[in-house]
Amino acid sequence: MRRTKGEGDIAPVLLWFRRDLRLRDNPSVVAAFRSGRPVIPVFILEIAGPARPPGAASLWWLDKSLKSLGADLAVAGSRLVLRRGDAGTILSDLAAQTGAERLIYSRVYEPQVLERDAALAAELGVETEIHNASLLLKPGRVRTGAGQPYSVFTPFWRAGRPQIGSIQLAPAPTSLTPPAAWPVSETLADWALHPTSPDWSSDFADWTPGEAGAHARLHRLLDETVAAYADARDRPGVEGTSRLSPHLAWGEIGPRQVFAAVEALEARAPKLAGSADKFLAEIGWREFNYNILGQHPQLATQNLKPAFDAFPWRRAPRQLDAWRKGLTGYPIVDAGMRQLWRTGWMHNRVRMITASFLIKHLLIDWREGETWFWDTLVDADPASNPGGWQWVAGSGADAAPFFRIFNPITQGEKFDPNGAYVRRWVPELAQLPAAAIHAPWTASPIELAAAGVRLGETYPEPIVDHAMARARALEAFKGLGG
DNA sequence: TTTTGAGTTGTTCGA
DNA sequence: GTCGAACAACTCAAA
Repeated sequence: MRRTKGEGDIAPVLLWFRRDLRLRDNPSVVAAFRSGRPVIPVFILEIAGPARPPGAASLWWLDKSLKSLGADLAVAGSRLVLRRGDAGTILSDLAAQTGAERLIYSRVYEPQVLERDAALAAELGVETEIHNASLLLKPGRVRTGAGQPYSVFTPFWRAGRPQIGSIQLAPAPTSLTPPAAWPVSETLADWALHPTSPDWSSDFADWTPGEAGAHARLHRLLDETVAAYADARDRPGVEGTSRLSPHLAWGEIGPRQVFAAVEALEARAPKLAGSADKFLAEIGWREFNYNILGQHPQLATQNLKPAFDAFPWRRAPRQLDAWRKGLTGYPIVDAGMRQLWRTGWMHNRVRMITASFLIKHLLIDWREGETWFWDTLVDADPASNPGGWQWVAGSGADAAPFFRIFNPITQGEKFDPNGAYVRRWVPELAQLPAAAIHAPWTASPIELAAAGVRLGETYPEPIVDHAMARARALEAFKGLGG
C-alpha cells in the first residue's frame, strides 16, 4: 500500500546493507545519518541474485551478524528491515511504499554484482548514492608505470600502500531517525539460516559474529597477537593469527579500521613495525585479490593461466571424499580438514598444506577444493578464496612455482612441532609421541599399541605415498608454463 | 626498446 | 646436522 505524503513529511532514505554489516566507519551509514532524513535500513537476502550464493557456513555467520546489526540499530532508535528475493523488485517496492527518494548503499566488489547494481540504479527511479566500505584501494586504481593493473603482489603493495594515505575514521551515529511507519519485515527465524537436523555448528562457539565481536578481535590483535605475528602466524597450534577474516568478509569491520589501528600501533611502538607489516601485507593480499577479481570476473571457475585448461586432472571421488572428511592418513591434512568442518575456519598455513595436498598429491582439480572451502568457511570470500586456490595450483596470479609441493610430514614437524594441533583435531592420534605424530606409520608397534592406534582401523593408512605423489605431480606439472 | 632483477609461504640432494 | 644449489622457465615491473 502506498503511503500518501502529507504536508511536512520528509521523504526517508533507504539504507541498503550488504557486505558492510556495521555502523562504525561505514560511509553509507554516515551518509544516511547526515541526510537529516528518516532512515530505513534494509538487508535483502537474494536467492538467485548476481552474487555467488553464500555457502552454508557463511549463512550461519550471516544469521548472527544480522541479529547483531539489528540490535545495534535498535540502540540507535532504528531497525533492520529484512526482505528476501530480487533486490531490484524489493527496493522498488520499498521506495514506492515509503516514499523514499534516495537509496544509499556500499558496493559489493564482485564484477557480476557491480554490473547488476549499475543497471538497478538506472532503473529504480530514485537517486542512488554509492560508497566504498570494503576496500582500501578500489580495483584498478593502483597501476604500473605503464598504466597497467598489477598482477604481482609485491610491486602492487609497494605501490598501493602509500596511496592509502591518512585515514579519518567515522564514528557510529548515536541515533538514526525512524520513518513515520516501518515497512513490513521478515524475521531471521523465517530465513532459517541456522542449520537444523543436524545442527553442525556446535563447535562454532568461539566465534562472535557482529561488529562488537570484530572489534574484540581487533583489540586482541593489537594487544597480543601482532607483536609475535611474524612467527606465530605460521603455528596452527597457537593462537597466532588475527581471526578477523569472517568479520572482514561481512564488513562487520572494514579494512580501513584495521589498517589505521595497526599503523597507529606501529607509530607508537616502532619495534613492532616489522611484525605488523607482515600482518598488513595480509590485508594487502585481500586488496590484491579483489584487484585480480576485477580483471578476471570468472576467477572462481577459470584458470588465470590458460595453459592449465589442458591439465589432466584426476577424477577420484573416494580420495576427494577422504580429503573432505579428514581421512587422508596424513595427520596435518586431516587436522586441518576437520578443523574446517567443525569450526568453519582453518589456519592459513594449513589451508596451504591441505590445498597443496588435494592439487598436487591427489591431482584433483583445484575447483573441487575451492568449492568445498566456499561452502564450509565462515570467511569465504569471493576474491580471496579462488585467488588462494589458484595461487596454490599455480594457475593464478603471482602463483607458486610448480615444483613447490608441500611435504605434509615435514610441514607438520616444522610448524606443529609438538603435535598440539594434530592432537586437538585428530584425537585418535593424541597419545602418540611427538616424533611420530605427523607420520604414524613410522611409529613402532609398541608405540602404536600404547597410543591405542591401529592403522587402517582407528586411523587410515596414507591414501597416497608421498614420494610417489610428488614425483607424479612434478611430471604432470612439468612444462605447463609457469 | 632493451635489460635486469625479482618473484608470500618449499623440498630434496649432496657436499 | 647444516648449507647451498637445483628444481624451469616465465613474466612482470622498473630502470
